[in-house]
Amino acid sequence: MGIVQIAERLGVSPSTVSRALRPETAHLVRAERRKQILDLAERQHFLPNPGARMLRKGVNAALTAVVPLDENIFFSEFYGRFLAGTLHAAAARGWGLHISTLRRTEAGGFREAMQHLGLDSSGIIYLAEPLSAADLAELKGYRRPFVLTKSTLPPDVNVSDLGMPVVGVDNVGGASAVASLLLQLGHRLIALLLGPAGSRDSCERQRGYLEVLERAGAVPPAGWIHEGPFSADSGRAGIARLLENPERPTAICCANDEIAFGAIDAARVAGLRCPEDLSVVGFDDGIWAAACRPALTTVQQPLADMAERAVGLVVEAANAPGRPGRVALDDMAAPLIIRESTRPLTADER
Amino acid sequence: MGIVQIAERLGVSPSTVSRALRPETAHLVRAERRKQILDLAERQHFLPNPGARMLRKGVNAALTAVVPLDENIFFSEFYGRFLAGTLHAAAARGWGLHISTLRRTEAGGFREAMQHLGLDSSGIIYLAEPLSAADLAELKGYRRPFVLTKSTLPPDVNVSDLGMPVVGVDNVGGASAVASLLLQLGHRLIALLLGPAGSRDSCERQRGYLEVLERAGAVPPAGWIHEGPFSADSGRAGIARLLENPERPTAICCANDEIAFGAIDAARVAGLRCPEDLSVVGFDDGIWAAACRPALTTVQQPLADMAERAVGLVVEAANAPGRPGRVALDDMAAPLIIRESTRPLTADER
DNA sequence: GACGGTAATGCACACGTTTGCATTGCAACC
DNA sequence: GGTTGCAATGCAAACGTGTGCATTACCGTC
Repeated sequence: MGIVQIAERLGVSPSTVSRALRPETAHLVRAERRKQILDLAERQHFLPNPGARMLRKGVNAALTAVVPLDENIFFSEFYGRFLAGTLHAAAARGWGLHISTLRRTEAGGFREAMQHLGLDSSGIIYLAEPLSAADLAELKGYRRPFVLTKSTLPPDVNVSDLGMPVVGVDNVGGASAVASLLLQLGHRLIALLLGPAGSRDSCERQRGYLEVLERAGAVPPAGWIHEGPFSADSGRAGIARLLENPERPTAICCANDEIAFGAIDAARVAGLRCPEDLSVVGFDDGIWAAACRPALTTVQQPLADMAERAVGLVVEAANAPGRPGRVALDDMAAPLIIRESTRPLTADER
Repeated sequence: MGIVQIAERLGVSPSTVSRALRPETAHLVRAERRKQILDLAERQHFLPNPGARMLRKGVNAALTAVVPLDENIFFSEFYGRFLAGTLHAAAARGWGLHISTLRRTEAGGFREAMQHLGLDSSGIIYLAEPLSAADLAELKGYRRPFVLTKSTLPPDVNVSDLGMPVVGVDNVGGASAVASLLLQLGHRLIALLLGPAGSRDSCERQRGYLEVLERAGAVPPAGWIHEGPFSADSGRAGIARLLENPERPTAICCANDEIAFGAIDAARVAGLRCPEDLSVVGFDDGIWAAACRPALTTVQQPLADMAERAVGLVVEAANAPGRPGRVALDDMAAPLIIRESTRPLTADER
């Protein structure tokens, strides 16, 4: 039931119906007839065809966030917070948010997949599966407004060669601050529970830890550096590995909060209390970091700021289609949040 | 820059350009020409006009989820799981997902706000702020494919009068199972920590608890029924209230997991261990219910199933525009998950 | 009664894409 | 060489709404 049907039923032209239904033009229609039209429209539950209205008005203020096809993405700190930030940043600009998963076909290649992605939006923020160097090569010269998150890049890629804007967290700075804190608290026996080897976040955090520890001459022995997924179980496994060793660290840097939770839990099961026997630091400052006991000392990821920046870059690029896109790495400062899971060593413990 | 401009530049017809750009019809275009077209399209930042496409196709394979404008929605069990389920159910059908917040203007009313919502999608799943009876009246006869979640309804609204499909959880059944379990374990002194009075979920769960307890003659005294927000702090407040009483319950039904966490925490602070001194049951079975200590006995919300059903209803309605929409209340079974936070009373405790 | 002015409405086109049908060109076959 | 078949492309008509311009009807004025 569109305006034409309504017009037919009343023996008037669609123009009149259109004018009567839109508040801005309603004064052009004779009051009596207008009432007639509005009544029928209401009775027939008239709803303007969104496609037609959209075509006429020519807007599509919307951007697409590409996320991985994972059951629990909305619970991960990263996606949950980032997407919430994206939603807000977009809404603040009057833009809509589309969420899309990327299905890569073997045949088509990455570029091909991107071509058909988010066609009804004006820009793309990519936060899905990590990209290979080959993917990035294919992506070179992709002209639509496009922003990557740094976490999706391989560890060895130089961002400034990439030709597209990247938003990320200053992992090195955050991790350095963690190591500095532990040294300052008197710790020198420090273990690292890292994320997966291929993760850029984990590598950068490792670099941050090690740079500071090296300068202080407190480099962890090989058996004290554990790699694994970003999960609590990985933290438990790390603790198990550490306890095989005769000597025990007094502090542990974890590449994210979940690893830290797992480590604290496994340590407790093994009879080690946190922070009395073991200081533990996380990374991310998720919602549970402040809520759990002991509250976790960790590094805060400014994900809302990242999302805001990412949306800003997309909108900017969409509004200036000709101009070559900005090619910047925006690393957001990641402040250290000190809570209860770390403690200074006493003089005779040092 | 539309397909006509591209067609002009290459000296071909818009039809050919259209065919080359759409994967389904791309095989109709000579490979060489197709490459030419794709290249130029990309160079010129071509974006298909979604309005035109939609107008032409009738439907857009995308649906809009309306969520509240809340910072942490993605972390709440409800929204996080439901949205992830929605994303999957949509992707499985080749549909896209748009996420939108609803800004209600004082002047416009609810219907007005809905009009301008999700215009570029073919259906709407509403999971945002609870609706008043007046809102629902305004919504009556809204013709676009539309599904509500039961949680957004006022407690006293009869779903079958509503005229639109509603998906929800069988709160009464789940709560009954909780009360039955506690009775079976020998508990008769049972307190209730409910959610906010205006929440339909909380009311239905209360009804489920009380129906069973009444039948068993174990109705809690007034001082043992506490209402508050769905938060851990509310659980703590509830415990504080309970402890003012001379007599103490042996078991507590909580209207969601967070209340239960707060209750367990506050009880522990007060020297009461769970489950030794106090059995506690939650509702929702969030990710932390199994992970925390003691692992929480709780009721599982089949949110992924709900999302699947909601998407199915929207897609069905979108594909059959003429037919009057289904007006069903789909209450999904909510199974009870027994873990460590409940224990049977011994013979002499009863 | 002719003229001008205004209110109300109709007409026709535009918006950009998709698609059924027609057309062209070319090769293969009898 | 005419016919058939197929591949590639063009033509034109839709989709439903909004709006500039034209038209009609009516009223008041000289």
